[in-house]
Amino acid sequence: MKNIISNINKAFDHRVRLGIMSVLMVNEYADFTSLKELLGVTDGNIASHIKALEKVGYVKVEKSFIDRKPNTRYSATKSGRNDFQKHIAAIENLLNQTQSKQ
Amino acid sequence: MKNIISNINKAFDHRVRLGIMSVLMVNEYADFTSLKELLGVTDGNIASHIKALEKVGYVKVEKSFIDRKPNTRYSATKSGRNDFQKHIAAIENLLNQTQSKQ
DNA sequence: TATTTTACTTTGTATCTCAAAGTACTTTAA
DNA sequence: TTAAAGTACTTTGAGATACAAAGTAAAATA
Repeated sequence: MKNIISNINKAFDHRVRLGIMSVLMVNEYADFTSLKELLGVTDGNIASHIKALEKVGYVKVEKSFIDRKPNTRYSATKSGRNDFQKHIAAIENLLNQTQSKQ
Repeated sequence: MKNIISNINKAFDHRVRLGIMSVLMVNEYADFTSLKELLGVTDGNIASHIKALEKVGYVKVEKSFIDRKPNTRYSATKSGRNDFQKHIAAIENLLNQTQSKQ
């Protein structure tokens, strides 16, 4: 390991994206509005964070119609789940190091 | 609590600043070069992150001369330590929620 | 005395974040 | 049946942030 933060994943390095992933680890699927409300951010804001996670292949978007109404649901991909676990471990390492030496 | 990420502190919401604080929790003091090397970032980059933490009162800068050479050392303030602990707790809450429900 | 190194600071661009406005419907009300 | 309001996003653009390169000044080294 080059340095103490090298295992921290840039893609998850924002509280909104951390929140999105946390929700998608717990729930198989989540829709736009649920994510927005759970995290307390605006439409445009959550959309851009979802898009960022989609771009790196961590979140999958499925669009369909329910009762002729458009429905979009989001889920975490396999690699999203994997890399998020690693990210958590990296943060915990960093913090454990911190706390144990106090 | 309004939403699941409301206790996550924006000031610490970047891996470099997370790293700086972790180092300063463990070590009473750290100098510019140590921080830079531990975190593997460029001069300008670490300088701006330190400045951001200084601006919100979480990091204190002390400049002095040792053997007529300028020496700058950084330390975490009381509120920096306090708020960092809270931030850690907030992240852990978010992640525990995640992990326990899987 | 010249050159290199150390320890930062300044600067400018590139990237990111965010909310407001826009779009494309569906639902409700008149 | 047409207008107004609501829902579920997407687009846009400005402001904030991150970053590396270049700059500076003093000290060490040759």
